[in-house]
Amino acid sequence: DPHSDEDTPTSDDLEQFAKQFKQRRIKLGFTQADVGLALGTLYGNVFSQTTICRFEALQLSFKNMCKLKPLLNKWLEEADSSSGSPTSIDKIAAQGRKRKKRTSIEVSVKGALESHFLKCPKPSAQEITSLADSLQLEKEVVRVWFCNRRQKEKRMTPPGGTLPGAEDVYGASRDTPPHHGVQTPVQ
DNA sequence: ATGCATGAGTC
DNA sequence: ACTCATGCATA
Repeated sequence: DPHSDEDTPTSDDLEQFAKQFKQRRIKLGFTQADVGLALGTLYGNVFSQTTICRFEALQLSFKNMCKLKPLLNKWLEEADSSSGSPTSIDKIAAQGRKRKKRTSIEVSVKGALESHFLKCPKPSAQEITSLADSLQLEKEVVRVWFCNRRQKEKRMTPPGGTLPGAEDVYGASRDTPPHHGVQTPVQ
């Protein structure tokens, strides 16, 4: 990379920013969807409610977080100091492709998939076929499930806690409860 | 908030 | 066929 002035934030930076961002966003009275749309009308990149949500929850890859941070930071500055800027609404033409109906996998089947994943995160095409057969699922569904499961493992906040062999060298807990001194005793 | 899905880019 | 960024649809 020829650029030496690239500002790569640390995981902590991202965590802090995400938290502040969410806080400000809510105080300013915007929804995640609002932000996603605003990013489009302001900078040309529209994002869905899903993406904003995942950003705030650190459920994206490190790289992805780094890419989105500047954008959201800009929006935050705008929204924070905007002295009455009119909100222009833009629309992008919808597409006509048919999307496959989301298949719902039963919990027991998910358990089976999960245990297989722990043994072998990257099953071969043939293994996928036989697994799909035994679970009575479409091969494609199983294949996609493994892809998504692998991707999940690469997020900043993976499901099982500490992830093996990623940029997690900080050894800290990712579950950081907001200690505000206000603790409601549950009696 | 999250599960399954798509599509572009890679290997 | 996989990874990666992303989102529709749904829990």
